[in-house]
Amino acid sequence: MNLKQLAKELNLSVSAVSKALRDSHEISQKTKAIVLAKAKELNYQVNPFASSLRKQKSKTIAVVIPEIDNNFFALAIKGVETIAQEKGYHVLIYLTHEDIEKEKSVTNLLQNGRVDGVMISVSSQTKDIKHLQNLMNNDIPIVFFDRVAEKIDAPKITTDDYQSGINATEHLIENESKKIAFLSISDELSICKERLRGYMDALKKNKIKIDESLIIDCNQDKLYNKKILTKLLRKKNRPNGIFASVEKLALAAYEVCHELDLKIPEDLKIIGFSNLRTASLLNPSLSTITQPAYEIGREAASLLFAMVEKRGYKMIPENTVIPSTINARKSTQKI
Amino acid sequence: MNLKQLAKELNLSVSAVSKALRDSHEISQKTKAIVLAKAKELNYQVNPFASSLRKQKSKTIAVVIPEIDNNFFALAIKGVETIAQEKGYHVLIYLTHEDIEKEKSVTNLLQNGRVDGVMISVSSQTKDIKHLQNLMNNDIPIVFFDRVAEKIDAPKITTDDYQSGINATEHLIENESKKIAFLSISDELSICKERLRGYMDALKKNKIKIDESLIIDCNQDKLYNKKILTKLLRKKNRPNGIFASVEKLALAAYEVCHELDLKIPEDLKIIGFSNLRTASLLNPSLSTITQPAYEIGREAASLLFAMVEKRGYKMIPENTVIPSTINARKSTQKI
DNA sequence: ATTATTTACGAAATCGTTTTCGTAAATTTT
DNA sequence: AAAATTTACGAAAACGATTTCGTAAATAAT
Repeated sequence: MNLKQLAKELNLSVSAVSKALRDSHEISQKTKAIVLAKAKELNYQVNPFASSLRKQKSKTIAVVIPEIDNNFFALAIKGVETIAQEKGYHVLIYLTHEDIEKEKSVTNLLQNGRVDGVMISVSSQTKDIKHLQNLMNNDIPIVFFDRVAEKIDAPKITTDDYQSGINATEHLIENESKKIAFLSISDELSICKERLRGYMDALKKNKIKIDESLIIDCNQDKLYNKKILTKLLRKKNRPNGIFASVEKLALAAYEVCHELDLKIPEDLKIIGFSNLRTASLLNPSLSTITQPAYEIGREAASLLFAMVEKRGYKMIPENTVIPSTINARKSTQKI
Repeated sequence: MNLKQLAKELNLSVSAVSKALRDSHEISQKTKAIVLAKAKELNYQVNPFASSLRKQKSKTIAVVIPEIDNNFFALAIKGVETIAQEKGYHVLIYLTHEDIEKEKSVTNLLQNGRVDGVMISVSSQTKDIKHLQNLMNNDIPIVFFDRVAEKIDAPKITTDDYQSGINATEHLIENESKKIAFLSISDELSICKERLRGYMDALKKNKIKIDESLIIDCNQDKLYNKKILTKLLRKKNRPNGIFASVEKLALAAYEVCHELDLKIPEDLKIIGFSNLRTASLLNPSLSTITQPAYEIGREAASLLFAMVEKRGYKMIPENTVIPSTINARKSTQKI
């Protein structure tokens, strides 16, 4: 069922029907009513490709993320999808698996107008940003969320990574853990750099000397991370606190502690960024910095739609910061 | 940059260029090489809407799921996305939030050819299936995964819910828990019904009388579930085992036990379907039936692509079953 | 050398909408 | 009542690719 057939049924021209369906003022109320009724009766639906081709709008956005089996991104997508459904947009998902090459090939794919805009949280390998700049140059609006490319002049939705870094670190200090290791997942990642900066400034403020050997470079390889953490925690002068910059590192630390029979929080206190629903059920319950993932997704999507619909009017790229909350639990309790 | 401009640059006709790019035998090798080179130089990309409009193919599939902040679905999507990327397909995500009305409106949207096929895991409210039948009638291939609509004649990818139900129940029995409550999330849901059937058959086989009052109807409301579980576990003749048909109910049971100071596994043993990465870190570690979520996603996607690309050849809708694994941990340990 | 076939390309129709422009008829203005 | 305007619609040109069909030229077959 297409416009032509519908028009024939109605003894009207294709253009009249099209206008009637789009509620144009050129068509009389009476005719509109007839057209609408017939369209409903015959279950007419506009062909999205014909429409997009003509209008040069796809009513679709892309969400590009490094991984999805991670409650933060899952919740962010939920936020995005909610707004998209409200606004009548469709959401394409692309996973980069933390791989810069995949990220490049995905962003390249998106140059052809398939989407009206892109939301992205960059991979941990993303240093070179030409592919992102290309998208912008192609006039495709971008919004960054969580993991941003600082150098690109586009809106960014994040949490207060720096302040949260301070808070987490000071929380450990207040609970009498002063030899604190910082577990980093990448030294390119905006979030990691900010959280680390917060960690360092909190130490400085509390007159604790920064020990470079306590800043641990982890990566995407779970086994490697556990190995390096095992090594760290077997030292006799091991830290008595751990600040994990991302969830998976907090969990790796837990696993290693279980394996080495280290007691949390007696031997070691742990706090980490995390959106785990099970944080309070862990053994022991895990103190977390919880990001407002859902809200970040919603906010980023709202902003992107605003940009898409006001294309031309260059928007001032603003950075939105939604604070995280700290949830103190057993894993950081004072003895 | 479009075909017309590219053709002009090359002093060739639009049709010749189009054919060259699609590697048609009608075009000489020499010309193809020239065209390809120029296309690359000018970064030509086909317009997806024009192409889809003409070819009546979108190279896009939809994944419709009830929720995403649940490791099972997150992993399934990861599987889908991996296959999609390999095959050059795009993935649209739609969340129904367990709401049949949203499910209907989404499937209705998908009738217009926007996607070549649909993967769906139905909502827990889905009883009426007309909207799904409509999609089929519209010649849009469907694959069900995990939560299927039994009555619809389309391929289904599931795990061995019935056998897993037996296994979980017998695992509890073997560990000397014989008064077992079954926590159901919906009595419409295929997975729930199968798991319950396994539970009942396992009880029968072990000569344990089925007590209807131990089959607990939970729902999507977390507070309601906790209330009903609290009531159950406060009874003096409370069960000494719980089989949670879905992850969130296992977690609700944990929370209630913590609140009521019931010791797991001493007072109560718990096993549940779950894809939690943190199952082994819980207090106590949770025995789980773990579904092969990633594989289910991959399998469902592969099947869907096969159907999409062989449209016309009606495929015999086959049911694929990928077994779950049981992971015995502390929460079901014999005392 | 003539005919038949293949090769390599171009013209034009097509996919289904949207939108611009043109124009009778109806209405309003003077 | 004539002129000006508004209303309500239709014809046709986009949007950008794909595909069918037609045809010169080149090659092969007889």
